Amino acid sequence: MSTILVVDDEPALRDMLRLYLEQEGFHVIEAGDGRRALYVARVEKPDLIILDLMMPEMGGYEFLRAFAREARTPVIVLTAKIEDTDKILGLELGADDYVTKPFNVRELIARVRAVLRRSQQAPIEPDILRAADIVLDRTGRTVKVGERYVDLTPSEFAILATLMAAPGQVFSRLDLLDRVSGGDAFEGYERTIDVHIRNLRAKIEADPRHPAYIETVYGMGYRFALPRAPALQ
Amino acid sequence: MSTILVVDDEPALRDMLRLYLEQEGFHVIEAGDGRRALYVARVEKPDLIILDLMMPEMGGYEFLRAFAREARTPVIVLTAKIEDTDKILGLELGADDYVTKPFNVRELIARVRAVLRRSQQAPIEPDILRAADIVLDRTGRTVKVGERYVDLTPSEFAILATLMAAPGQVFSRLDLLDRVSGGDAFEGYERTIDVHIRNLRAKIEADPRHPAYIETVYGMGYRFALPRAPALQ
DNA sequence: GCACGTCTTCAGAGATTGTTAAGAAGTCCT
DNA sequence: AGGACTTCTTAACAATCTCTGAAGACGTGC
Repeated sequence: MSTILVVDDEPALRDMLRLYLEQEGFHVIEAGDGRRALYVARVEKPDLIILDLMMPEMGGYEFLRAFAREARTPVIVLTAKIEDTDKILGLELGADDYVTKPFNVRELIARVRAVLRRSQQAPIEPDILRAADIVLDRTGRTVKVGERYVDLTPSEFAILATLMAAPGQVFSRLDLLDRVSGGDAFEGYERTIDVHIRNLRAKIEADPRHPAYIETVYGMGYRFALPRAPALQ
Repeated sequence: MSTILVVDDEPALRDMLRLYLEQEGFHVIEAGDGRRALYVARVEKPDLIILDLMMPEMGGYEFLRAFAREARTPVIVLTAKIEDTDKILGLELGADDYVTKPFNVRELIARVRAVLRRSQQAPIEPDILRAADIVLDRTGRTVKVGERYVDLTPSEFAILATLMAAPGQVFSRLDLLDRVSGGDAFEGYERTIDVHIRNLRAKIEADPRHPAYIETVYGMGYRFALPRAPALQ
């Protein structure tokens, strides 16, 4: 169950929000000004903050400035007008969403859910292959070798992804050619694969002369090297 | 087909609304007071409620307070006075829209459609997207790059919002075309996206020749750049 | 050493993306 | 409705990137 901190100087509005939010299953805590909000937020660590920008005493701006930095708590800002300055400052100060008064409670609750959903879920579900110290992300189309990113051409990417999907398994040039040409049965020269492998090695191997990742299997094809026990020399 | 519950103590007005609404293809059910409305609404689960606030017996306010929270049914309020429209709309009640008596039936029906459309739409998403030093506000339809605001056309805005919603993920031209044309299956020319990307880069990139935000992924599409370790050339 | 497979190199061919411009389509205002 | 204005689309061309194929060098297994 999520805890929501409502910061507003009008008790009536806080009560109203508490009513609706608790009905929706949230745990609600309140604060009447920015100073108190700072204290409550630090102690109770809410999952989300609904903050009125227009408050006497320590206002919403000051609170945002003081608090937004120290925690990653998402903030939904309530703003009285569509005044640009409000919005701008809200944006600059790190609000995650905003609602203008008078607002529709239904909409506010929908936004609360949306912001919580977003802040609680992992960014994206990446499609990632790992082998040795190479990380290949099909979704983002990136390849990371150790700590550095390398740019691959579409063919190189397709070959590496194929090999990494089954480390240790040998793929013939024809297999790889299929993947590269997108399954078109159309046959090119198998030698073309050699060139791609070469270029690929040049990009990912520390010493292309003695490949650590992409091994040649004489007469068979290529395979991604399996991790193996250190050889005794 | 949507079911609409009309709550009013005047039978004549209910009949009139039924006539018009059924003409428009809606299924209409009625209730003469708040108590009966509660019962009918719980049993029949209408898609929308048209509620007169001025009723004897259990009035509109009580009904709203009792019901609005238990279901997510959108409510359009009929009110005689123009007075506290703010309260009706937002703060104290959870109404989604209101119409003042005497009202134009055509206008009421238009609002019914609008509210239904809104409530049946996809869930609300947070409106503020941040990535790198760009802040995009869907509601305000503003885009801020660093400290300066830039004006984007609708297509450019849609493309940037799509890319920023999932930084690092590659979107094909077809993906982007979908977003731009509002999901119309109509396929335009994919190269149109190229032109939009070009114009977008001209507006947001410091050096459009070497884009820092919108990267081209050869053979795949475009993506919003993820902050990443410096690549070795 | 021989035969065969693999690696390297490189220059077109081919494909993809960037740029530009002009007409079409849509908006807004009077 | 007409006109001014913005935005979108289309097309042609330019720029860039990638792939392919060939040929010789090199390495491997017998």
